Amino acid sequence: MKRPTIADVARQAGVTKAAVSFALNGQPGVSAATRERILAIADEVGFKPSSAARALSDGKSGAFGLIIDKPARTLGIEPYFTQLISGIQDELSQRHVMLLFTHAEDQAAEIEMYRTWWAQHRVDGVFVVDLQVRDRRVAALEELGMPAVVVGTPRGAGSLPAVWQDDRAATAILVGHLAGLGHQRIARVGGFPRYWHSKLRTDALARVAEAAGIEVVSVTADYTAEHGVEATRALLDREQPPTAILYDNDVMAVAALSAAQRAGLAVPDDLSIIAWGDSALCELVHPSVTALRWDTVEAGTQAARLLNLAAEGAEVGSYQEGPPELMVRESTGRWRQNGS
Amino acid sequence: MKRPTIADVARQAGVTKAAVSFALNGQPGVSAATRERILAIADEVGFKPSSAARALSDGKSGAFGLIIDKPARTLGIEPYFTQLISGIQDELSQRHVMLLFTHAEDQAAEIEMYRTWWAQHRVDGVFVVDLQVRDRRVAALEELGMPAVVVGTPRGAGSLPAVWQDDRAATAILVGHLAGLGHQRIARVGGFPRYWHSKLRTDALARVAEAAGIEVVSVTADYTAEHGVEATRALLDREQPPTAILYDNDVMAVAALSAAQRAGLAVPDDLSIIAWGDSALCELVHPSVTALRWDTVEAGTQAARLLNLAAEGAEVGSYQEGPPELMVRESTGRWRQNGS
DNA sequence: TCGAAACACTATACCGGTTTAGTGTCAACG
DNA sequence: CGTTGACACTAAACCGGTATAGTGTTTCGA
Repeated sequence: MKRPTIADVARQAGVTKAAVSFALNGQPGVSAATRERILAIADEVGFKPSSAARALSDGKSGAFGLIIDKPARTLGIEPYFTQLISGIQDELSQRHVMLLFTHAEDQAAEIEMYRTWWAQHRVDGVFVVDLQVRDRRVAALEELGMPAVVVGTPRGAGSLPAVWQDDRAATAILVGHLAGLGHQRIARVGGFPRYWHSKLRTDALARVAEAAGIEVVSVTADYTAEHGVEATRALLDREQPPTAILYDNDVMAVAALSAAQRAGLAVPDDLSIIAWGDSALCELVHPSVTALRWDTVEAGTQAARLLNLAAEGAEVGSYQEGPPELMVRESTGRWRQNGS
Repeated sequence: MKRPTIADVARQAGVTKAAVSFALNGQPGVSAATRERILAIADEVGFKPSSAARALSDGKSGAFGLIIDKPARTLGIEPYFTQLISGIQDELSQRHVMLLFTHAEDQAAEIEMYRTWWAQHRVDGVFVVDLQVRDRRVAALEELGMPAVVVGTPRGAGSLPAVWQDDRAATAILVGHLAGLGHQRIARVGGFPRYWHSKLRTDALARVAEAAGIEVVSVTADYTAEHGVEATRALLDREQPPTAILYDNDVMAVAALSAAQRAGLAVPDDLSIIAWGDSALCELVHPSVTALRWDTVEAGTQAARLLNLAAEGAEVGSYQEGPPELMVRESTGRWRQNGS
């Protein structure tokens, strides 16, 4: 099946390509009657402008990119990215912009991909996730002059606009909940401190807990189930084990829950568990896991909105996400001082 | 930062655009010395051919598409698609082909997106998933003459090549496992029969169970946790409840496990649970869930390989996935006839 | 009634590649 | 010595849009 071009439409309408272009793009230069006739013909033959030709002509590709630098196979269970992508699509599909999605082995490969994309005019801009403390991507993007939006943290984004969360407020909600249940010694299993979001949350927890007079210890893990379990075991083996543990994602929280049960601990009677980031997973397990729910879909939508503006050359500021909601479930309970 | 074009390279090398094109694409027409000089200059200035110009010229976009017609926000926990995409990327990135990923509200919207993509030369082909018994996408794609590969079922794919599983063999593995544990009455919570993969699995189970002299009942659900729990309740309320239940995905299996525990049932002593499709989720919960593991990443890679061939105009056949592996865990056990 | 402006449209350059036809140089061969 | 052919390269057309300059007709005002 041959795909009709603008020349085909022009021939049928008895006008030139330019007239068709004017009619389709709402430009002045054609009469209302002619415009309607052209539109009808274009619709009838199913004409859609070639994205390649348009891109070549106006220099815009009509696509944005998103690269994740983890191997996607370990990423299956994390709902974060799927939700983020969903939100991005909600906004992009309205504007008929496409999303190029891929993953890279490491940051160097990711930057190389940015260079290629930009040189090839493949994308008009990119979403940057998982910003690290010593992140070379931001500088690379700034050097390229490539529109970009950072998702997840306000720090380290340089001149790039960001969509970010208020970790301090969120932490206050969590600590308030646990303090209200009588917990005095809590722990956190976070991501590696090389990630800005991990570092910021660690700092926030330290501050908030200190203000509340609560003892806190933070350890790090790599977001996988195995690491989560291992970190938990180490925490519980301490002389003064925590009575509640906060996990930086749902997978570690659920894995730790399972491990605690196997070890004969009752949740929440012996140990309270809480997850930063909600998902169906938290609801599914028994007992269900108390979690902080962020509107990740909305974050994606806002990121897409910002990137659209940035790609159009506008000066854009950052966007702060709305506060999270604490989904109180069965895994957090009152601390009863049976033991010590 | 200006992005160098082929004309810039040509000027620096003191040759024409054509010579540069020949040199870069390994075509004859330039001497070895000139070729080397051109390549060096191109490399030095960081020249990458504009994908738009190339697409316009040779009619190939250098991208494939994948549309999922479920809202992505309900899809976060399912590892299937992330793994599939991972496998696809493994193959595509080697060939410098991009993946356009999006979701559509329904099949009509999906078909409309295909039409648009094809008319716009956005993609050179698409991956089709979740084939339905009365699926209009296959006919639409055939009519468009758009290269496509169906993932998941050999039936209903029409003239399109497919990557598919041997449901019969897989079912035999499952039934063999359960029969070996003494189960005589098993149930299956499958997807809706309008999906080919659901229908085929239902048929396969009926046949295999009959041959093994085992009683079987299949009910349908929508793959969500809620439906899985509901279907389970209905099955257990029967006069002759099944002693083992097979779920069509991990989410339903895990949700049912949780629900059974809440209802005071012991797994696997009172009920065995098994999932079609493995994931970290199955390992994380307590007791861990026995599951059939498919190499979904490999399926994605093979699908990408087929689509590459199809897009180049080759006649391609289908590819049958390797057999699955049964991951025997804690949720299946010997049936003890305490009750009846 | 004439000139100017507004309008509707055409002709054409242009984006950055690929590809085909064409040109000039040189070596080989009868 | 003249023809042929291979070689290395140039010139230009082409892909399918958008944008700009230009042209012919109508309308309006003085």
